[in-house]
This record gives sequence, C-alpha cells and structure tokens, in this order.
Amino acid sequence: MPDQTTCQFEARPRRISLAGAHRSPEYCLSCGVRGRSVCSVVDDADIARLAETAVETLVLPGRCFIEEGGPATDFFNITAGTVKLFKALPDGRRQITGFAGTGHFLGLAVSDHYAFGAEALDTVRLCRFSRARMRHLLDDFPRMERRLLEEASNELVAAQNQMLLLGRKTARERVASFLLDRVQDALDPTGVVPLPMTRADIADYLGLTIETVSRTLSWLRREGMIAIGKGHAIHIAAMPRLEALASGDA
Amino acid sequence: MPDQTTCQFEARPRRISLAGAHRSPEYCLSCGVRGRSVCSVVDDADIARLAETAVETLVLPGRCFIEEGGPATDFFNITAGTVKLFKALPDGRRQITGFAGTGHFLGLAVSDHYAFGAEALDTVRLCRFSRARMRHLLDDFPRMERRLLEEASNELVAAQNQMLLLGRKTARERVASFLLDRVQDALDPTGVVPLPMTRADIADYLGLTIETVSRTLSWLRREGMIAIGKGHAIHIAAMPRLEALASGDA
DNA sequence: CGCGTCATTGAGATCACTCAAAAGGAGTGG
DNA sequence: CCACTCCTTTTGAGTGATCTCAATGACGCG
Repeated sequence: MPDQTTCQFEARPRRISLAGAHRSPEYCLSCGVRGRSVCSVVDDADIARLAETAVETLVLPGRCFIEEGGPATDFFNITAGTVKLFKALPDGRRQITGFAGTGHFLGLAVSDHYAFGAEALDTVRLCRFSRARMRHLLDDFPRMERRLLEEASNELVAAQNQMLLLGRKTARERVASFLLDRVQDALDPTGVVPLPMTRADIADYLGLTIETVSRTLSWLRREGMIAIGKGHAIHIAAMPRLEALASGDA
Repeated sequence: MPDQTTCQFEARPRRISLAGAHRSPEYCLSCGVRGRSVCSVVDDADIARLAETAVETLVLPGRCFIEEGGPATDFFNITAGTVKLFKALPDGRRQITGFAGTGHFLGLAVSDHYAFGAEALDTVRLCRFSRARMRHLLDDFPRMERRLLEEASNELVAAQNQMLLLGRKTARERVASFLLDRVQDALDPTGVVPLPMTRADIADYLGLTIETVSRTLSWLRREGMIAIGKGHAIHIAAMPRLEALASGDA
C-alpha cells in the first residue's frame, strides 16, 4: 500500500529518447497528447528543442511527485493518467484543489516553492521540464506563454466555480456538480462517469466527509438520478434533474 | 442607495487624454499604478501605444461593471479603489471569489462571457481595454503576456488557498485567515486592517453568514486577539496567536 | 429627530460531522 | 477453492458548529 505521508520522488526518470547521442524528436512528434497540450504550439520543425528539454517520468499510483512547500524545481506535463492536487493543514485536514488529467500542465508558480502537492491516482506518465530549461523554451517560443496563459485562465475559472461550490452549495449540490463536471470531462455522452478516485478523495475535493459523500450518493441512487455500477463507475440516469440540483434550482 | 440587482454600466468613460487630436502618453507615464501593474513592462518609448489603447473609466460605489455571464468585451486594470469579484446561484446565494485592489488586472477569460461579476466597493478608477485592442497590444508586447501569466499564477495560488479555507477551515480559522491576508495586503506593519467591505461581503467571501462573522469577530475581541475600532478598521493585538489560529495549529 | 442600513446578540433548528459497526471487494496464502 | 486479512464503502445514532429567525443597538443622513 502506498504511504501517503511520505511524499517522495519514487519516479523512474529516463530521457525521452534512448537512441543515439542526441535525444530524438520522434517521441514528441508521435505523442498523442501533443495536440491537447502546450506542446501543440511548437512546430514540427522546432520539436527537437522541445524533445531535448523534456524528461519522461513514470509515477506509480499513490505516489507524490510534487511536495507542498518543497522547492519548485520542475514543471510537468501529464501525458497519461490522473493526478490529484491538494493543500493540507498541519493537523492533517486536506483540500484537493483539483484533478489534473492527460494534457494538463502543472507547476505554474512565481514562488520558488510549490504551493500545492500532487499525487498520482493511477499510473501517471509525465514530461518534466526543469525551471531553467523551461525559461529558455519560453524565451524561444512566446506562443507557449500565450498558451499557458489560456490554460491558467481556464484554471482560474474552474477555481472560481469550486469556490462557489465550497462556500455556498449544500452537500447534495456539491456531489451533483462533481458528477456533472466529471461527465463533462470524460466527454462521454452516454452519461457514464469514471471515478478513478476514492470516496476520501471526493470528500477532500468537495469539502465534505467520506460518510456524507457516501450517504449523498446513496440518496441520489434512491431518488433515481444515478445508478452505481461496479468498479467505481456511475451512470447518470436523470441528467436534467441532476443539473437542476447542481445549479441550486432545486 | 446603489441597487445591487441591476448590474449596469453606470460608469463615465472618457479617453485618457483630452488634449489634442492624439491621445497623449503623459497620463500613463505619470500613472502611479504603472509600476505595480502589467503596464510596467511597456517601455517609456512605447507608452503611447498603451495610452491610445486604454479608456479611463470611473465606477461609483456599489456599481457593477462586470456582469456575470455577460459578454466579455473588455479587460480592466484597476488604478484606484477596490472591487469585489463574485459568482452567484440562481436563488441569490453569493460567493465572493476575491477582492481586487489597485494594480490588479481583470477579465482574463478564454470564453467570450465573463465567468464572474465585479462590483465597486468604493469609488473605483480603472483603465479599460477592448478585447480586440488588447490582443494587438499583446501581439506587440509579448512581455505583457509573461507578466499576465505571472499575475494569473499568483491568483491561482490565492484561489487554492481560498479553497482550503472554504473546504476545511472552521469559522474562527476563516476569519483569522482573512484578517491576516488583509493586513498582508495593506502592507501596514502596525497591524491595522482597513475593511472597506461590509460584514455581508466578508461573509460571502468566507462562505459564512453575517451573524457568524460578527460573532466570530466579537469572540476574537473577547479573546484579546483583535481590537475593533471605529470606521471598519481592526487592530491586530496578538499576531502570533491569530497566525496559529489561521493555520489550524490551535 | 426620524428613518434606513448595518452590526450585534440571543434562542432554537438543522445540516453535516463524529463515532461506531457492519457489509462489500480485492489480494494473499493455504 | 476457500479462509483470512486489509481496506473501502455503506449505514446508523447522536452530537455539534453553523445557520435561521428575531430583536436590539449603533451609525449616518436628510
């Protein structure tokens, strides 16, 4: 079982390319994530610059690869898997500030210390950029900065939505909002929500307890709004009712 | 009395410069806010480009100048006063997502609709940039984009802190955190916190009710941690105890 | 002085939390 | 294949922090 208290780098880093003395750009060119991430703004011709800057890293489930308060040495681009971002209080209370999936960019910080921690939910693959190398990259590709600004803007909007949720919504509204966000994120029109996170993670994300999350999901099931399947998957049975609940119209 | 429900543009816009056919750059050159805002990255030589892009606007206390969900037509740079940013639910519940003061840049959004509303707390002066003009400005001054990215990063960190507060802190911890943030913001080492906002605003910011905010401030006073002065000003009497409370060490 | 708004304080209600126990699932080893 | 363990999830009962409702007090303004 992964130890949640020790937040160590248990990753296995290796260079993107293993062939030849130079790191090859083929990896980036064939990267399925490129279209969805900051990397998309770098042309094929310049991709070598990108490839030689990145280090591929694998993070095992439950492992922490960003330690809250630790020195901010790297930026990360997630190429596979899902991570949770969180902040903690000295007595152990936790708030998950977001879940970051494939294509997400992590580590934006003016300070030289990370303001949050990051832990892998499942096996996560990511590209790692040292701060110094990233700075050179941004100097050479100003379009990356624009793209990062877009991403940061989107995250700010999400953060504001989450503040509304945490500050003003009831437990039922929070869980409904969460499920809808997830189904949006999964781009699955059938209404099946994959939940790679535990009840504890959902609770820490919604500012609730495990018990309240569980009770609320049971209530949604009894009300016929969702169906709870095997293996952490939930099917949304009454989308309009759930949407009304999530937006507080109920 | 300002009507909070109608969120209209009650501002009095006028061009920055009134002298001559061309808008003069003197306004920006002598602007006391320039050093603290995105404008600082534009050299004196190029300041005319900046000046001709901005429109000075005055917003009266209690007036809304960004309507949540309305078309995102402009960006804003606050040159005087304080505004509150908020989101609302259909039934009237509100969450203030932040207070923005002099030098702050508003309106970052990828969407063409504002994700939040903004209302003046006191008389607010701001520079207004249309989206189209702003885009040209960013094309010409890439350093502005970098500066905006820094500002967005800082706001993200603040948003994450606020999520921790809203999701996991008690009422006492929230109020203590709020007072400390304010004193930090005011750069006043004497520990006097100016509070230009009402109890209702504080409550909507901290995810509490007016009554709880009031009760908690009274409790802090009884405990000797603060002194409540005239005219919405609070003096912090026991900084270390307040800090311990805010961080959850109590 | 009288009015409206904002802030404080009190009493009771409620939603979510805490504590506790049982049920469900996954992995391991006999 | 089953027994066993560990962990997660669910459900129940009671508590408590915060909310709601209500009244009073303080302040500014015409």
